[in-house]
Amino acid sequence: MKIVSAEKKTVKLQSPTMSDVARRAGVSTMTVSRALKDGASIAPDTRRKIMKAVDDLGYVLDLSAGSLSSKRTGFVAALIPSINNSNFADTARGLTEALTRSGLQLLLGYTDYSSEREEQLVESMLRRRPEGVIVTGGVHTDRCRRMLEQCGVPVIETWDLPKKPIQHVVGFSNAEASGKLVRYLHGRGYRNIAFIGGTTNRDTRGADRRAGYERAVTELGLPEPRVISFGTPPISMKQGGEAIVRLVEQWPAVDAAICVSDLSAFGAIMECRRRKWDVPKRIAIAGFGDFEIANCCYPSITTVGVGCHDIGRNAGELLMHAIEGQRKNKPIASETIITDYAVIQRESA
Amino acid sequence: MKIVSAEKKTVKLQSPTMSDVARRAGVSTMTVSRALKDGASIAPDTRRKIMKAVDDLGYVLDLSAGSLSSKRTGFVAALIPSINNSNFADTARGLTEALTRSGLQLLLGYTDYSSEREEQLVESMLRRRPEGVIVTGGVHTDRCRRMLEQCGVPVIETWDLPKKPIQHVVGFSNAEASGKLVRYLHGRGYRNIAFIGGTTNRDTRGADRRAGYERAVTELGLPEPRVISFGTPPISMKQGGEAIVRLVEQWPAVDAAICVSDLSAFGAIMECRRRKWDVPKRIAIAGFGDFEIANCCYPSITTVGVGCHDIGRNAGELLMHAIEGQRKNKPIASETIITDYAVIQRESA
DNA sequence: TAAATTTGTGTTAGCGATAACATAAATTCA
DNA sequence: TGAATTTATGTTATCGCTAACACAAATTTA
Repeated sequence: MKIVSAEKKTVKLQSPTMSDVARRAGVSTMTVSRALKDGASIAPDTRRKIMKAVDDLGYVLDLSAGSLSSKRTGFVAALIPSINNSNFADTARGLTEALTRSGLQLLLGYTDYSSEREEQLVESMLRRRPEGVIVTGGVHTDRCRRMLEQCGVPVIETWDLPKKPIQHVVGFSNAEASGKLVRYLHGRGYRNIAFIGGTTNRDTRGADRRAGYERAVTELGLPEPRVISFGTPPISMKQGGEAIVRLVEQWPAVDAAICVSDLSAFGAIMECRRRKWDVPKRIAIAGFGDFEIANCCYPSITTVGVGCHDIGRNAGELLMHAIEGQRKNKPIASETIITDYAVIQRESA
Repeated sequence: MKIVSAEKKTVKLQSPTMSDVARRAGVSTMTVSRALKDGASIAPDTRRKIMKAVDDLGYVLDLSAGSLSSKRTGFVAALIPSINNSNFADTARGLTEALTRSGLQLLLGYTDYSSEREEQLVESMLRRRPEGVIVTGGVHTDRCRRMLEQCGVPVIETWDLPKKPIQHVVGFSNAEASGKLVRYLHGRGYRNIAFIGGTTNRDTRGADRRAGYERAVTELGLPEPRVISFGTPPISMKQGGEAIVRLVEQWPAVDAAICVSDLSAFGAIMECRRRKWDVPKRIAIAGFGDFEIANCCYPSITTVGVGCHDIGRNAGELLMHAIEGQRKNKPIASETIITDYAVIQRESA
């Protein structure tokens, strides 16, 4: 690492305010304010003068001042477990698309799959007065839940179907989706199905998937559930590889494994190929989430597609609708949107 | 997709303000303000009373009002090309870690590799008055550059070494790193080296890598550069697979390929395995970035590790330092931190 | 023990914008 | 052509908080 320093530069001390612009353009601040947002009636000439002054001074509108007065901050807070996860990234993208259309900005935070960090983030987000909040999952600390209930703006829980929703929900049952995958594998003739996931319930959606797996295995009368738990979520690719080895050593009869996500499934598959264990002949491997990698990997990964982007888009649209209701002072009823998922058959199972 | 609506709930109309808390606790708002931030002198008893009132009312501090008065918004804007990219996600994580320590929040935006979107984002970020700005790369629209120069807060460009930096820089030369990879392959005996990248210069770092590749190939006196351009950046895994096929068909003599990132390298490798082309015997494949996948894939991917996390951490620390200087009204000199990179030898090349 | 300092709290005056109302000029209508 | 309406702008009063100053009471110092 090398560090190079340059000579000092002079630095502007104070950025110009709307008054500066107003003075320079020879109008009142109110006229400047109007000129800077569209839809207000301004004489073309005046607007031109103002724009010139704005340009000359390098003025940039100060939203924090504006929103104090207008009571509109123009942003929405969204919390996702991890940014480095294409499933949640897709959801965030869907959200952004929906919200941008109505001029709202998305303020993204990531919780690292930790409820405590979620609580902290919710608080620091609420301090900036978002016009809506979107969280991932339906499990929160008590204080976090209370804050969300009392915050006075629309709240959406996603990626899950909480038993007792805070308000709106856009998601699906991870347990059922996982059960569907078990039944799919059963239909393909696999009888000795294992599950690879995290050691804690920190990733509650992961835990739900495991629960769904266990229930389905029991319902189908298959051999008792075989669960390999590995590290704290999110389980990495590498851990998927280590887990599959342990699984095969511990229960050689296992003929199929469901991984808590495509990332661990990928790691598992790569490790199998390294060891010349044929996938799916020696052992079938399925993932969850339909990440980009699932379709590109060889063998491609059988998985559950959950419409991440749609979750985001639906949540975004619902939220916009709710925010509008809020603004007109007639809040909409709590809605639960159950999104579709489907097992995607590929080469690995 | 299924939609379920619940009965309406009553909604709070107006959230409590600091005055409400003050009244309830029998103190002035100033005392409440002090109680809610640490470091101020408050009688333990008073603080307890206030905290009780805060709790009773469900009060949450309003930062946008506070920062208007204190001139400190407590956040920093960071722009990255894509959130769904573990390289940039790592940088963001490094940033977050460094900034959190000094109580700053990170406001993340993603540009989708578009300068126009970067310009928009910079403007909407600056409207919220961040205390610092971090952008990816050194190429911006004119207006964007002007805004960054005039914004009056520290600015850091990352992931690149711009010829004419705006202010601070934390990065490395993508061209040189790419050249190093060419020389590594040359050292391993490969003589017919190709490059797989995007069709446009939209991803300027990708374009720099190609330029570095071309220069190195020429300098080494190797056969003329073979470049397969494929789609608009970011090149997906799938496109990497399609590109390698075109490459081998077009120039069968090629014995090694450098991909603009590990993601396309991965796609290429998977496609090779699908077609039973041995990697690296039939063709060696190298990536760029040292993504998680590079180490987990089979064969594992030879790549250039660029210390994404360090870029973030260094940028975060430099920014904090610069912000402190700014606050004390003695701005620090412009710094350029050149971060290390290294070719990581693995199985694929 | 008087002076100097620290601690805890209150008062006042903005921060930079916009909502709401007011008003003069320009336009449309009857 | 006078009344009704629209358009373009200005004035005033906040929005919710904190900086800066003030000051009495408690504590430390000399």
